[in-house]
Amino acid sequence: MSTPGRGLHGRVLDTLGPAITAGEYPAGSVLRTDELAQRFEVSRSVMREAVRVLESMHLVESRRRVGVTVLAECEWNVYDPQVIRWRLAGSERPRQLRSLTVLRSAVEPVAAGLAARLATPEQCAELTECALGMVANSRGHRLEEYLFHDVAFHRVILTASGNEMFARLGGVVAEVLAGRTHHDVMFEDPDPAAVTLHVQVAEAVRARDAERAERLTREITEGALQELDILAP
Amino acid sequence: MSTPGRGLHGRVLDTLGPAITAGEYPAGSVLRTDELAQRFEVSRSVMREAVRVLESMHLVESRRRVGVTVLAECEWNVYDPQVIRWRLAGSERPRQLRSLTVLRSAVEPVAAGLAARLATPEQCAELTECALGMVANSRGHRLEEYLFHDVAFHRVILTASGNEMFARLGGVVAEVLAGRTHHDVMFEDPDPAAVTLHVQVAEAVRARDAERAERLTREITEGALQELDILAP
DNA sequence: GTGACATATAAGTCTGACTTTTTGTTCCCG
DNA sequence: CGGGAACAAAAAGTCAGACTTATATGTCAC
Repeated sequence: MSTPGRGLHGRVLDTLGPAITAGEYPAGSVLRTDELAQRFEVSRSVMREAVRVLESMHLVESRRRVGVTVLAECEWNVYDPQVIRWRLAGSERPRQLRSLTVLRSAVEPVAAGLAARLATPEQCAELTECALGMVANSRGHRLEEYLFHDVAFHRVILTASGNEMFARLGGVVAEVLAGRTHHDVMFEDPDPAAVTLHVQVAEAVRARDAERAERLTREITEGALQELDILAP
Repeated sequence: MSTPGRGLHGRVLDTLGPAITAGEYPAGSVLRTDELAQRFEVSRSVMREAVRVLESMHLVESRRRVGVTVLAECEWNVYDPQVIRWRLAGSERPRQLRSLTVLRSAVEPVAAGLAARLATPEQCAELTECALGMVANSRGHRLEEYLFHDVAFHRVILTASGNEMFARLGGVVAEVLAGRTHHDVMFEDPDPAAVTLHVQVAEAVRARDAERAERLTREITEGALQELDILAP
């Protein structure tokens, strides 16, 4: 997905990033740039660029006379989309999915409330369109089409909130929803109750009813929490 | 703060990062690596490392035969602590502060609710200690001491939530609170009502009353929103 | 044991040559 | 006159080698 192979250093990252985020090198492990360069058969300059990127993600720290030290998980930039993707692809997937779903449960209701106040007429229209698309594909194992509209729906909500930080979570939510459809148990058609809630959120936003939009969205995200067996009120 | 001068490429970033995030180069502007290297009086290798880091933050995109293109604001990794710091230091400060405060208003109440369920006895103790520290320094222009305990309080809440993504926002909240104390209008002693709320949150967490902890924290964050004239319910 | 000093090590830096990709131009032919 | 293929130039990408610098660690005298 996104950007496969944007240069040699990117290839290195595609291997090293997932390895580190998967915990293959325990915190405190020390790597040497030269050794890594040999292992990946690239020049030191390329390897250094890769290390610099990992460093900017706070996955590693490079110190003179010591080497490249792998940092503890609590230091990582867990909001970096690249890091999120690496973790979603590895063995940490379930935990990452839980973290993200909890984050969603905090952010999306507030975003929906703001969207109800700030959404443009175009965004309102887009929203109802998405909701209708979800309804139309909610039966007959049209999972891909359903997912497409579901992702679009949440993206519009987050964008319409007018908050750049919320908007930036659109990609994350997309990956969570896609993950649920593709990897996890989702053989059956989506829950009709969830579909209805989306339609109602679209209505509430169009009606500028912030409180209602927030409450309904909270119901949606609480459903997502329950799917993952995360304790709810 | 944090890491001043971790190598030559870091110095370059200290100048180039703020410049880009401040909007000095409009989206679509094209820079050339060699020219930049000359301008900053560093070698191309160092400049390339800096560009790679900016690229990993999605601030720029490097393409052959074209150069280093500055990306649109909506592409930026606005959750990267470095990017946040750069923006808080520049002319985008007010907007960044608003975004972050809205994010806080979404995250912290949910985090407090989770903390009420999951906090360890040690964390509960720490929390009450912080709240008491806030009370003790809430009068007599002891702003720095008050800030210290305030930051610690919110950090404990976010950490005790058990969610790594929430925990990671501790630093961000710290910068927001520090910014409010140092830059903005905060000559008077803190609002007594806010102090009381913190004490009550600590009590609620200790009493494992998730709903109450969430509600009280929501009151705190709504106060923060009002301070910035962000429309509230 | 403590402090100063020496040493080895690995990252950091610079330079210059070469490769590769991409874009824009030119030129030929339909 | 238009479209497509060949060409040329530009900028990033890659590599190899030499050199610098910081620093952890070990050594020795006191």
